[in-house]
Amino acid sequence: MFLNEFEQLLGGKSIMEKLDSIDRQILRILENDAKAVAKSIADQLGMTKTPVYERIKRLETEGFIKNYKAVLDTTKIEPSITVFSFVSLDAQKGSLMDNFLENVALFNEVTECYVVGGEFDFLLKITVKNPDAYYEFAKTRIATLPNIGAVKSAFVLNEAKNSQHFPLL
Amino acid sequence: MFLNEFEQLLGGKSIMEKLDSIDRQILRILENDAKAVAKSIADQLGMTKTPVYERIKRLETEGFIKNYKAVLDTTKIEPSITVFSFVSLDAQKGSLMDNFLENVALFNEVTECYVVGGEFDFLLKITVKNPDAYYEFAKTRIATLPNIGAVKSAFVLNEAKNSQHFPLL
DNA sequence: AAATAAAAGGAATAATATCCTTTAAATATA
DNA sequence: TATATTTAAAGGATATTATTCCTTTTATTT
Repeated sequence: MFLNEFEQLLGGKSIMEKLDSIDRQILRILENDAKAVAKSIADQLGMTKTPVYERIKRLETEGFIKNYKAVLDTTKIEPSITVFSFVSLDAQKGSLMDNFLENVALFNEVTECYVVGGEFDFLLKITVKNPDAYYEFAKTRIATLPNIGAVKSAFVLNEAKNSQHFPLL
Repeated sequence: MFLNEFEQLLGGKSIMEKLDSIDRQILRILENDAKAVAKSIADQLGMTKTPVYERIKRLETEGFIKNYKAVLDTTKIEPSITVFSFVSLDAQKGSLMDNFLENVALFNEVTECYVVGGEFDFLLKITVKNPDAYYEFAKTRIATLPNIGAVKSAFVLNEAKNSQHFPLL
C-alpha cells in the first residue's frame, strides 16, 4: 500500500478524513435531531447499531460534529426584534478590522458577525428587546467604536425560513 | 382564587406559561449543550434531578424548546461559500411576496430567509459550492422568479461570530 | 486466494429516565 | 399571627434503554 506524501507525514493517518455516503446520511439525521440514537439511525439506514455508533463517535472526535444545541422558540420566551446591520469602516486596515471584531465578539446582542466583501465590511445580526433598545445599542455600542464609517440596517419583520441545514450534505 | 378572563377560557390553565429564573438557566444550559442530562444540570443549579427533569419535559412539551440539533463543521465536510442577498420586488403586493417566499422555501441553497423593512424586501442566506454555483443559482433560480426588482449581494469572507444564543435569557 | 477492514450480532454494564412517596416551602385563609 | 392548603422539591427505588465490548461473519481490496 502506498501512502501519499501527506499521509506519510502523519504516519499513515490521512489528513482529510473523508466522509462516505453513510457518514453524510448520519450527519443529516443528527442535524435534524440531535436526540436520534445509534439504534434508530441504524434502522433508518438499514444497518445495525454498532457501526453506526462507531461512526457517530468518529464524527464527534474528528470534529465534523461541533456540538449539540437546543433550538429555542425565542418568541415564546420573550418578545424581541432582530436587525441585520451592514457596517463599513473608514479604512480597511487589518488592525482596525480585528479591533472591530474583538469588540463585537463581546456584545451578546450581536449573535452573528460576518466579514463580507462588497460595499460594506461586516454584517451583524443583532437581537434586542425592542426598537428603543436597538437605538440605544447602535448609538452607544456600535457608533462609538473607532473608525466606523457607514451603517445600514434592515429590521426583520418575519423569519420566513431558518433551516439550519447544510445544503451540500 | 380568582381567574382572569383568559385563564377562565382555558379552564384555569394560563396562556402565557411564564418562565422563572430556573427555567431560563436550564434553557441557557441546553442551548449550549443539548446532551446535558437532568442530573448534571441539577448539579449546576444546586438542585436535584427530579424537579429539573420535570422542568425540561415541560419546556419541551410547551414548545419553549423546539428541537435539538447537531451543529456541524461545514468547512470540514465540504468547501462552500455563503452569500447574503437582499432582494426587492417590483411591487410590494402581498400575493407577490407570498409567492416569492413559497419559492425560496423550496430551495435548499437558501438556508435562511427574512422579510425585512427598509430599502429591500427580503434577506436571503445562500450556501453553495463555489462562485460558479452561486452565479448559476442566482441566474436560474432567483432572477427568474416573477417581479424580482433589485438584488444586492454580500459574499461572506469569514464567519467571525455565530453564537446561536438568545441574548435575552 | 489471502488479508484487511467493516459490519453484524449478542451480551453485559452503566447510566438515565421515570415514578412514587415524603418533606419542605410558599401562599392563602382564618 | 397561626394554620391550612397547595405547589414545588427532594430522595430513593426501579426499569428501561443505550452504550460499549467482544466475537463472528461478510465484504472488499490487493
